[in-house]
Amino acid sequence: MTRVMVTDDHPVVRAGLRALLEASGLEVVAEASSGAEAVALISRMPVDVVLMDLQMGEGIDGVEATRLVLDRPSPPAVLILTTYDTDADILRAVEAGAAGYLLKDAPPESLVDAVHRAARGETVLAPLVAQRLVTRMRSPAPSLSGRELEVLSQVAEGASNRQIAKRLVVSEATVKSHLVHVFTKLGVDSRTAAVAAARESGLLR
Amino acid sequence: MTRVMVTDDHPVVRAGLRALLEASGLEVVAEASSGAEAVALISRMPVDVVLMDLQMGEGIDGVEATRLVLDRPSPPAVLILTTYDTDADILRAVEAGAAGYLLKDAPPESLVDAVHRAARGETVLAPLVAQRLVTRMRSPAPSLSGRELEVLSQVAEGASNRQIAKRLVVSEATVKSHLVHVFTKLGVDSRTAAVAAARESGLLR
DNA sequence: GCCCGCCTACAACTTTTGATGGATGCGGGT
DNA sequence: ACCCGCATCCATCAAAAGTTGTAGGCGGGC
Repeated sequence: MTRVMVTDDHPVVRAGLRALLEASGLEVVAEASSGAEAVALISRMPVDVVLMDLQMGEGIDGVEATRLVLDRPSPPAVLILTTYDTDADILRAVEAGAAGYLLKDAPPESLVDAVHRAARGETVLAPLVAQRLVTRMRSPAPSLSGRELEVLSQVAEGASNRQIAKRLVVSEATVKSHLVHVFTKLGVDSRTAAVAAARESGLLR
Repeated sequence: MTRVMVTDDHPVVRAGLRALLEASGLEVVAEASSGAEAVALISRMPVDVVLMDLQMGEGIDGVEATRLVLDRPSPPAVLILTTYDTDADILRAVEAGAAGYLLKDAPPESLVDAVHRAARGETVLAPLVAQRLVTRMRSPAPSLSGRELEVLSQVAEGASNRQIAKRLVVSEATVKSHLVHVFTKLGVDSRTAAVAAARESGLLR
């Protein structure tokens, strides 16, 4: 019997997953409402497959939780189950070792099927997700440095260079430098175009 | 007995709602996976409360479906159940006559409670939502003219004033004029801040 | 008819942003 | 130890963007 744990901060989703999975003969042995709770539970009870939501409010995010779960001895398979296919975290999740990536609008059968496959050690990706993965491999998402991303997100919130400089405690010239690098990496030549491009490629939400 | 219909394009969510509601003695007599389906079903079966998701992929959106459902003779109460409290559609939904607005991360009890209240004809808003409603009433969403919005959305896509002027076949000076008006209405003083503010208040997708 | 909001347009001026080129320091690899 | 790449930082100058004020034509509402 495959033992499943569901991790999601929405009670409704947890109940839905439990209902769908148990209707197909799978055994939901635990529910966690946060990444932290998932990690804590996993060390105290044997589980074969973990269904993990990516966007969870407080604390550890889904990717980090995935990493922690897979860090223990004889880890379960972790299936990411999320709402968005545009998410930039797809890559991070797969890199973290997730056994699969499903969308919440998936039909119940494919959900159940995915759990079974994961339990057998297979990798399972939603078609849409797989597609995005390969397109992103072809035109790799330019990786911004920590500082660059920090600056860019402030820009996205409408801050001026002067404001950003003040907040980050650097000179305005420095902020401009970071921006120039961002522009080059994204292939644009203005701050507004930069946030548009970053949004497009999921670097910015 | 209160008869409930759940409308959501995610099977998982539908199953979750059904499970939670039925565990509390409510009767889920129908499920719809789209706004159109909800409208079609409602005319053929008596229902007391409709739980309606706002963001549904194809076709009619939640607000429109709400309007249509409430248009029939002796309509059910419509409870909006959605993921985001930032949603600009909150206002539209309430205007459309929704009996309440809940967030998907609500605890099961408050969900069940809300359905009962709605069935009794009461209005029920999640605290967070109520808060946003009043703040938005206090500072009403500034309405942009057609041209202003047109310019602003090009800005949001990263276009320069020159490019916008070319595309809209007007002079650059005109574009600047429109932008000045947008800035005043939104209470900001830069294009990036304008798109941030417009996003915040839902003027821009 | 008259007022008002919208779209259009221009000029002149200030501020912000972007371009260019160069400097420092840290960490990885050989 | 040395070099290289990269993130970080800075200054100067040119180019957009934003400010202010003004104005004609056009449509709808009173």
